[in-house]
Amino acid sequence: MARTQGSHSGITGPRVRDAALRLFARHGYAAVSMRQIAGEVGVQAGALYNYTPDKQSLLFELMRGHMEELLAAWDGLPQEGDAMAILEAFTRFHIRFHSERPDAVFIAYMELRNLTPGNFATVEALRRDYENRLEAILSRGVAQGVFRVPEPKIAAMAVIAMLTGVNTWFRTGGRLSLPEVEAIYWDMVRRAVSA
Amino acid sequence: MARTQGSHSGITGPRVRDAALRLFARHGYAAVSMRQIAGEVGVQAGALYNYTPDKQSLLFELMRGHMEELLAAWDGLPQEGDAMAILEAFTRFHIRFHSERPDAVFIAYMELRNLTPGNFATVEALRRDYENRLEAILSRGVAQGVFRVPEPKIAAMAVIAMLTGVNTWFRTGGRLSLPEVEAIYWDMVRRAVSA
DNA sequence: GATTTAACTGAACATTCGTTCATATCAAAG
DNA sequence: CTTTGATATGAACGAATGTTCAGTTAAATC
Repeated sequence: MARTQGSHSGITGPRVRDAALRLFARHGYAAVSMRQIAGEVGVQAGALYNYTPDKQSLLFELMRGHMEELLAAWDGLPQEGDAMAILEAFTRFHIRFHSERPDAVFIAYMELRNLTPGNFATVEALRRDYENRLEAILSRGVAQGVFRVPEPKIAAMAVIAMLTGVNTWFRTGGRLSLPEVEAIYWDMVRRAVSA
Repeated sequence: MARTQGSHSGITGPRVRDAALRLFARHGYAAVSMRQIAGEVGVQAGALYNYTPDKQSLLFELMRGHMEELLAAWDGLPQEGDAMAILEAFTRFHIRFHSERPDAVFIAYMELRNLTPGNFATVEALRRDYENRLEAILSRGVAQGVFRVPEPKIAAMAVIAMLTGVNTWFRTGGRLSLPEVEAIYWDMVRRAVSA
């Protein structure tokens, strides 16, 4: 029995990626089998290979796609005002973007070691790109006298770590709304780097 | 052929834990086989079961041991001065303690999902204990008028995330010494929460 | 209605997995 | 020297792994 109902082209592909994303985030790449992913999609394991050449590519494409979305989303925002205004925009953007895709964020941070060396280098370069965006903002602010940080690179790492940490506890529908969380974190970021 | 040279009691056990720690950190719990661990120790896989009832216990004991060491080390420090002084001590302690055991820290953060529910609850409770230590410091500082943070619990999570992030980039022998890193981070933490 | 083709099945492949256990070896105790 | 007990081997277990592929089905095309 094959193709049990209707044409699935263009619909099974996304479903495979969705299932892989959720399962990888929940149990980890190495702990998830192709048969589990297939089971979530409602298909046999062999059918997955119509949508990915192998398991490694499935992971890599999820991570690469996430990082490229992240960069494109930030680069797509208008950057108006001084360094302070842009840093606030970055802070709020980072929290919002990451809180909307907890599974992809989780995978992008936790599964780096399960990438082949070549794939790792690609994803790592994208991550560095993103970190450099923030570092540039901080450096510009220092030059303008708006910020005072001794090491912009380190401050960038510190801010990103702090903001990404929101994902470990924030749940939509909890006590605090996302705008409230943004305000609290922006207050801390601003005070931490202000001149 | 068995016990090929001398008595190994009391020495193989730690070597098993050391190998498991390094391998779990490098490749992830699910991606490491008992045979790999045994190979690192220079022993056959079956021999590991003289030192752990199973693979899961090996992971759990590593994580529990790390968290209990962390709590004991902090609780063992003298807490003198006002909330500001204690927060500085906490900041420097956290950076130093974590930078000294990158593998254990990595595992404690990344392998939570590979614990059985019961083991997870135990480790999670220890983590919450640690977070509560910092939250108490912040709350005390707010009461004393030294700090100004709207949500001590969230501020505690933010500070811990920021400080633990040091492990992602810091390497001994790099451009910055550990005391320099401590100073940079303490400066950011202080400004982020000061009244 | 016949033909084509994308989509999927189900079985099979060689490996590897965690774990168990009968057996062998060596250090220490008597 | 003999006995004992801890320590390790090496083979074996059933189960699960990623991946391949010939064959089957049903939708789309003519």
